[in-house]
Amino acid sequence: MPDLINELKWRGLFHQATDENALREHLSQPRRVYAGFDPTADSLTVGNLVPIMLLKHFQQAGHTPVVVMGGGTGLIGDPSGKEAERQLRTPEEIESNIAGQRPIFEGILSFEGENAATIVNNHDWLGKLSYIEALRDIGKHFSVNMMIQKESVKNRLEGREQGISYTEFSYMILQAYDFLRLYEDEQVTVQVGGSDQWGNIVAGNDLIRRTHYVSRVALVGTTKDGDQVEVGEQIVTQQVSFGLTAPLVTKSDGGKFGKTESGAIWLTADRTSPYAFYQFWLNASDDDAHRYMKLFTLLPQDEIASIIEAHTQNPGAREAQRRLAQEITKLVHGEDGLQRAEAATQALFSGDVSSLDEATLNEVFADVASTEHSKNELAGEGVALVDLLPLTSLAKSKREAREFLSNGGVSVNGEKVGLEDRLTATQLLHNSVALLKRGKKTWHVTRWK
RNA sequence: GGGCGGUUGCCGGAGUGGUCAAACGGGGCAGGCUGUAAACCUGCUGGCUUACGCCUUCGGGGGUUCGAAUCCCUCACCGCCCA
Repeated sequence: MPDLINELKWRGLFHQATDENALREHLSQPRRVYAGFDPTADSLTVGNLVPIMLLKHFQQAGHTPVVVMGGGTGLIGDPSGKEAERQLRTPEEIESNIAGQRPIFEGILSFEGENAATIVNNHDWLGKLSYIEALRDIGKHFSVNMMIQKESVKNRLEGREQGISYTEFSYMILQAYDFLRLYEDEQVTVQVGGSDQWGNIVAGNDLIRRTHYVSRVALVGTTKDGDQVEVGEQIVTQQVSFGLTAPLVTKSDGGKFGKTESGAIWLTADRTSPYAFYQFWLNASDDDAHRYMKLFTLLPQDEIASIIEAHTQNPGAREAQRRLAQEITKLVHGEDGLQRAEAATQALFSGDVSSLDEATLNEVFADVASTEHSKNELAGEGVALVDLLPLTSLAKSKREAREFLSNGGVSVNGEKVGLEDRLTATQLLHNSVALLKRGKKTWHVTRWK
């Protein structure tokens, strides 16, 4: 078995671990490892890809991933990394969010074979936990002194801008209990997550240590006569659970990873189309592309090295971005999704949209903003583009439309148009569609009936 | 409850009676260069208008004035200080 920890380090997926050497030893045999996911939305974003990749690498190394959906903890709300108290979500919301996230894991992890992944919901045990029981069995192992030292809690206590409710303050205890339950019931011994989860992970680790494997070892001394006598005792705890975190993913320009002007990049097609997803990675800067290949693809080290080498030789070819986009899109959206994304990219950037057949055209532009119009308007001279543009998503006003047109920033069906141009019936593709583009990348479909 | 200060365009922030659609910066958009990049350069960034120009905006409402983002009254909200 190759050394997983070294692999993770090389990839930039290793931030810190509890007792690294012991963990390395521990992982020489197949183990069960978990990561938790918050059902705050009905999908996950590229930021969540990090813990998923961790699970994926563990699985490839022969370990068994366990995905924990926070059906219970989601009802409470993790204060980590949050400046303000969270809005509580209803059980129904949580339930449907879990349903929305599930397919993401099913697509990326393997659910077959010896070390098939499993998905569990922590509501299964947290929901049954009684308050008295929780306070006696779990709470007793936590010191408030320690809890208020925790980063996420401390900020909220010291800031005074925003307090923290007892509910969120208790969150750590619930996640710690998760680890204990999984440890006892599912033989899970390792928890992984992003670096923001370190506090919660360590809390779980502590809880397991305090409730397990405490043994007494005699300290033996030798008298001057050479006799061995017991001189004292030591309580020895044998740590058998571990935590490992990945660093926060950053962008080389200092911006926030995974966010674009148009919002977050999601992992499901209903929120971010495979095309937009593919484009997100394709537009990575050179440095980022190199790092992302290590972080988010499963390509082996030597292959990544040679891609980086080729890309450095000839950065204009953007080999790294292309492979990056291909690999991740395939991982998240499957072979199908990748093909759709590449077909759309080809059509949209060659500019030659007029040659597309109707089915492909509909496919490619399925996710693009569109408006419907009456074909009557196109009769005779047709409609002036200055008047049409404000009706679409491309221009907010006629004045703006005029500006774009006179700048040469607008094209119809791939042809540049100017201020005086009009749209007539003869220009429609397949007798029903005109594709407008503003700038380099912004498209709008007008459908005429 | 009292005192003081504030609320301006997407954001920050000037502007204290006409010369204000409102400086400057950021962001955004378009064009150029390029690698669907970065950096850089140019233009635009309330609406209508080919244009002259017109209309609507400076927390809400009311007033003073020939004329108000600017003065007065009032309401709302925010900040700081005192109780």
